[in-house]
Amino acid sequence: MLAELAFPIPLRRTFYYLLPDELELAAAPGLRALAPLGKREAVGVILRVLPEKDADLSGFKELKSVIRLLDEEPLFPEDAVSIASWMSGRWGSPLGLCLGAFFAHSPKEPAVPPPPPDLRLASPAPEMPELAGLLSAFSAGNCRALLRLEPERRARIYPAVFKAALSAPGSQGLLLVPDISFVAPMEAALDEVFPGLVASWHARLTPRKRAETWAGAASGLWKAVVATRTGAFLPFRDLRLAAMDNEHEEVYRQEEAEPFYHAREVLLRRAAARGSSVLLASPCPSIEAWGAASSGELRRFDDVPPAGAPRPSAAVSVLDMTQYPGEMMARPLADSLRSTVLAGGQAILIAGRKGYASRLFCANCGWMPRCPDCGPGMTIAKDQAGAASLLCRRCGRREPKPQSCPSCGGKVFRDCGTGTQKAQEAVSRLLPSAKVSRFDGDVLRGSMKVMQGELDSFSRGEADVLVGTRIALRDLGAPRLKLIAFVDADADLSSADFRSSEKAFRAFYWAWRLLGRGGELFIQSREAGHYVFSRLNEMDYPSFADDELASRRDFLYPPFCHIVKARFASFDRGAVDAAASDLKRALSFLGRGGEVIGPVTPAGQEKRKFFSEYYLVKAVSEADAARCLAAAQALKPRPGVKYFIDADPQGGA
DNA sequence: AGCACGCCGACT
DNA sequence: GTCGGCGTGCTC
Repeated sequence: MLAELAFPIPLRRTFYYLLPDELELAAAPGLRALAPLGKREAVGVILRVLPEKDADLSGFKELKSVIRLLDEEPLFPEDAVSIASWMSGRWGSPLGLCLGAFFAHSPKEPAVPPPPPDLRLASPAPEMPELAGLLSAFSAGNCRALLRLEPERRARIYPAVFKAALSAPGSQGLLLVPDISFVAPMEAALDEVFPGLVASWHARLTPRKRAETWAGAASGLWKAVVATRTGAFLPFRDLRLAAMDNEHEEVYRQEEAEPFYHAREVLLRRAAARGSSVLLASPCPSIEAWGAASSGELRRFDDVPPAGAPRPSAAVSVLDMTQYPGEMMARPLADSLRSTVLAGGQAILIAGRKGYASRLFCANCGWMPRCPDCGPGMTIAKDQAGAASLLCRRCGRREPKPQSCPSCGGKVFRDCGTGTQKAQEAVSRLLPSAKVSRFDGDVLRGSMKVMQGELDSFSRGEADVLVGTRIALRDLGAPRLKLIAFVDADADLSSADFRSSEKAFRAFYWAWRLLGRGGELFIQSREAGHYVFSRLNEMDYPSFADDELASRRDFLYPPFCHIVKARFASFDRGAVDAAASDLKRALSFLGRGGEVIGPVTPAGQEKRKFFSEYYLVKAVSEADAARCLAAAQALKPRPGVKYFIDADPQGGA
């Protein structure tokens, strides 16, 4: 008999080995095996065991033998091999690396101790009358839910859900959190209901602690583990609840190094393979999760804070900037900002990101060009000859800059787009004596300390106004915060990212919460009619998410399609064109099952000598997307052309 | 990823 | 004349 092995190395191939007689019975898919590989020995995972006649052994110099097995039984009852092959097809990393994510932290020796008896089930479940429905759904088992949950309620809700879902002896739960700083507090919260039976997992664990968490998960010792992203690959003897906090967070996506994956999808896949319960939670869930709830794959729950709890109540104003031509700050904002600061309050101004292409508008009537194909606003870009033209960052459509306004015939255009520097100057003109801090990645780049210092100084109350980009809101305190303004909301909304509306709404929502009770939130836009703004008065995320989901359906974006991006770059224009036609030929099977957008020339790459263009493939099914990805990866390389093939490209472009 | 082979520069 | 740089190629 032979064993087919995959090794954790960046190789898109597997290897056949002879199974010695004494290992034949013990060998099975999912077990690790030590085998000679080149001039060394390496540990791989058995993909299958097969008779010699089923393998194509032509062209081998030598068939080597498996040395020994490292496991007696698979560490992953969910079947790591099938999940890893799905990952490999879904995000395009080699199967061996995908399996490596599961086994990377496994100890070198076989020992998986038997589980101790689960005797320490004590501690009463917290009383949560307001969540009786949610908790009884989880008590019943196999509940897959999406929960709208505010951050300050997490430490109360998660323990209750874990307690409800994990009543069976030996059952285990996993809570993924987006950031290492959330691990300890959530671990402490879960420890209340499972004293001594909760472990943590993150990149900064000491080797000893790491081994303990890993082994305790595998043995069934831990009732719950709180983990960052890589925890999605922890071995559990019996995972019954897979939970993800702040599921909308982008850090759950691994894109820096192979294997590429999204922890949310891996978690859902694992849970499905095992029939485990799932809890995705966020105050503003991803539209992907929202879509799953709306199609019935997930049950939706809303956490209702108990009566009497303080609720945010800042006043929200969307300011139509076409009414204030040429102004950086609309009158109502300027007035409020002045009176806020003079009264001793603090304010934050969020400017559009510096360095991003700006938008064009008619100085007379405020008309702005929109992409006729797919809707979003078009930005100004220089073409290869250096002339300004209009570019849709979503689909790549290019149009000449209009000579006159199609709406009013006006011939004077201005461009807008407010960087932090411009905003800071405006504040200083308005309030010459105010102390203004700036948090701006562009200006202060290279000095994280300086940036953090500016932010801390504002948080301590030493500055009156903070001018920054959206990231400035992330973890910010402000003792006397009374006003937040998005000076240039359009900058975010016109980006190539199909998630820009979702992210913008979330930022507005976060700002509104940050203001707490009272306070004012201003949002300046030249497209005040955009649907993102229509739900802001009540901060009605569900209605916004419904609208956004409908728009994703109309324009065929996730969750209604999967995107594969193929980018070609070369000094030789002809070679890029040839690669592109290779791609189109390879994708001809797609037919009506999807669409191909492109070629798109990335902005700012109009340098004469080097050509780069990309194509976006939208496939309606996951299987089609996997075929597209495989086809794109299998393109015969053209000399001198660099290929960048990407599943689910960040930002969709 | 390892690990080897292989062909050109500065050292004992 | 050797030590050693990392480019290229292979791993059942």
